[in-house]
Parts: sequence; C-alpha cells; structure tokens
Amino acid sequence: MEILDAAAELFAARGFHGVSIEDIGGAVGTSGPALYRHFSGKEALLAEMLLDISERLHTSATSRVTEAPDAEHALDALLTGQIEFALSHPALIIVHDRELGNVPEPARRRIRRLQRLYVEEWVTVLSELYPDCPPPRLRAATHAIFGLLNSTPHSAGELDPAAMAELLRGMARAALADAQS
Amino acid sequence: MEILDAAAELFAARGFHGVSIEDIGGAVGTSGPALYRHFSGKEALLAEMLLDISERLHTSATSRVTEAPDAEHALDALLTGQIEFALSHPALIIVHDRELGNVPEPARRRIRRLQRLYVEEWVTVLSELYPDCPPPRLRAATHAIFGLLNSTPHSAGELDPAAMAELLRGMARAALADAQS
DNA sequence: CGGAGATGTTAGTCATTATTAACGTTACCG
DNA sequence: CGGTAACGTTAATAATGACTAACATCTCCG
Repeated sequence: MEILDAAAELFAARGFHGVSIEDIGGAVGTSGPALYRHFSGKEALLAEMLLDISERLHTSATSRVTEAPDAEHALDALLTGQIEFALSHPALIIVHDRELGNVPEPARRRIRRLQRLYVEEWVTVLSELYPDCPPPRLRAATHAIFGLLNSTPHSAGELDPAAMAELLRGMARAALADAQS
Repeated sequence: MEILDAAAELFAARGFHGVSIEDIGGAVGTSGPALYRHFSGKEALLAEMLLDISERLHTSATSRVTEAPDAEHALDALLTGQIEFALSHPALIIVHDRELGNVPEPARRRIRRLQRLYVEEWVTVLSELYPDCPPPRLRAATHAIFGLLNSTPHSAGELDPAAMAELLRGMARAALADAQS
C-alpha cells in the first residue's frame, strides 16, 4: 500500500517517534487524520508494516529452500533472496531491524516469531552444510551475515546494484565458509 | 561521563525521540532539568556523544595503523579495535549508526568527517593489501565489514565474548580476502 | 564569616502531536 | 431516487515533553 511505503521511507530516515501522523499523511497527499480510515493508530501501522516484511522474508525463504535440490543450492537461494530484498527495499530493511521495540505486544510476538523462523531457516541449511559446527555458532554467524548484507543502505552509490550484489554474495559465502572452522 | 552512558543505553533501546529528558535524568538519579547544567539541550547531548564515539574510533584507528609494521598487521589491528569496541560498547555502536540524522548541522559535519576518515583509514590499508581492487569496491566492502562486526548487539548471548571475537575476526578476514577478487 | 560558582529542585510555559468529533462528499446499489 | 459505505476535511482535546524561571544547597576559597 502507498501509505505503508511512504511511512517506511519516513521511519527509516527519522525513526518512528521522529515522524508524525501529519508527516505521513502529507507524504501521500492527504492530511493527517485521514490515516485513521486505514489504520487504528500509529503503532498499528508500524505493526502491519513489520509483520508484512517479516512474512515476506520468511515465506520467500521457506519456498526457496524447499525448492532447492540440496543444501548448497538452498544457501545460494537464501543469499539471493536476502540480497535482492536488501538492495531493492533499503528502507524496509532499516525499519525492520530498528523499530521492533515500538510495536505493541500482541503483534510484537508474532513478528519475533517470524524473524526467529527466518533465522532458523538459515541455521538449518547451514547445519546440513557444516554439520561439525555447533548451532549457536551458526546462529551468530547468520546474524553477522545479515549485518553484512544489510549494510547496503550505508554504502549507497559506491557501486551499481549488480556489482554490489556480486560483491556481497562473494563476501558472505567466504565468511560463512570460514565460520564453520 | 555517567550521563552520556545512561543516555546511550536509552537511545539505543528506544531511539532519540523515544527518550525524554526526564528519562535520562531519572536514569542518573537526578530529575529532568538538572541536565541543563551539563548540556545546552537534548541535541547537544547527542552531538557530544556521537562526536566522542567517532573520535575514539578514528584516533584509535590511526594510532594502531601507524604503529603497525605492515599492511597485514595494520588490518589485524583495525579488526581488533573495531571488534573490541563493538563487543564492549554495543549501545554506542547502535547509536553511532542510527542517530546521526538527529544531530544539528554544525556538529553533524564534524562527525561525518571523522566517520569518513575512519573509513578511509580502512580503505588505505586495504588498498595496500589488495592493490588491484578499485577503491569504491573496497569502500563498499569496508561498510559491509562494519555491518558484519556490528551485528554483535543482535546476537547477544549466543556465544561468549571471546568466541564471538574469534568468529567475527575470521569471518571478516575471509570476507575481505574474497572481496579483492 | 561571606560570597561566588557549581549543581539541584519544583513549577511554569509553549509547542508538538496522537487521537477523536463533527461534518461533507462521492460512488455505487436497491 | 435514497441511503449506505468508503474516504476526506477541519476543529477540538488532552497528553507529553523540551526548555526556562525562581529558588535552595553546598563547597571552597578570600
């Protein structure tokens, strides 16, 4: 939805509390309280946004993994998915890992759950690939890889997207291969 | 200073606009407006905090690099410094790369400058190590490495600090070696 | 002693802002 | 038509929060 896209850009730039309902309304051409026809409140808007993001990441991951012929290809597919998402929706990436704390409790739990499932998708594939590496280490490595891949908003403009994708994929691959040892 | 430390924790947890002057005062045992005896305002407090962080990172980096016998050791020293900092001051790391947008203009420029110098310190060392790799690619790789190393707040508790440091160092080394190609 | 300076306190002030109220308008459907 | 639902508008309302004012303390040094 247009409202969620505009809100995501604003939240990414100034943070949840740094953006007013008026700001969001203004960004979509309406003024302020019109948004209450679509969302029950500012927090609900954020909740729906984060829920949507974590759902997209998670379902894309599971479908890619189940379609992959082996763990090697599954990892490649996971990398592709995350890199694609990070490069094409930098604002969503930023909001996704900054603003969970502002989501009220009922929705917060569901988002955390999806995030956890997404991480476990990675850990499962990595466990198959590197069976000697203990899961906690793989989990930490996975978070590190997310940090690496999600760095893309910070280095905007240095490289064109294709080169950036290639660079990130290579670095992530190498880092994971090392993490196993 | 105690005030800055408390404010850093709060800013990291709830974001600049999500923390009130009262909150910060409460966290250090005084109440609210007492802070104006030490800072001219909320933004000035944030500015001093970010300035201090970027100064520490930058000066530590230059001193480590100039003391290193060669580029290989210099890179090791840079990795050590960043990992140490990220592991021991997770809140500062978070604030440092989230809240620059809330610093008012005079100070903002100085902070950006220090951050840029810090990045260039890395790029210079990497250029010496991988002379065939174009600087923009090295710059993007450097940002990616920061993302990887700064992931530590997200995977708190998975591994003990020593194991975490070792893991991150290995992954970063491997990722950088790959980035050159 | 006495007064200056550093540091705290509580009670305003004033702006911002989330949310609700009250009130159109348009489009579609019986 | 007529009326209902979807969507917008411009006022309140009410809370929060940054910052200032006015007023203690306390310490330290002459």
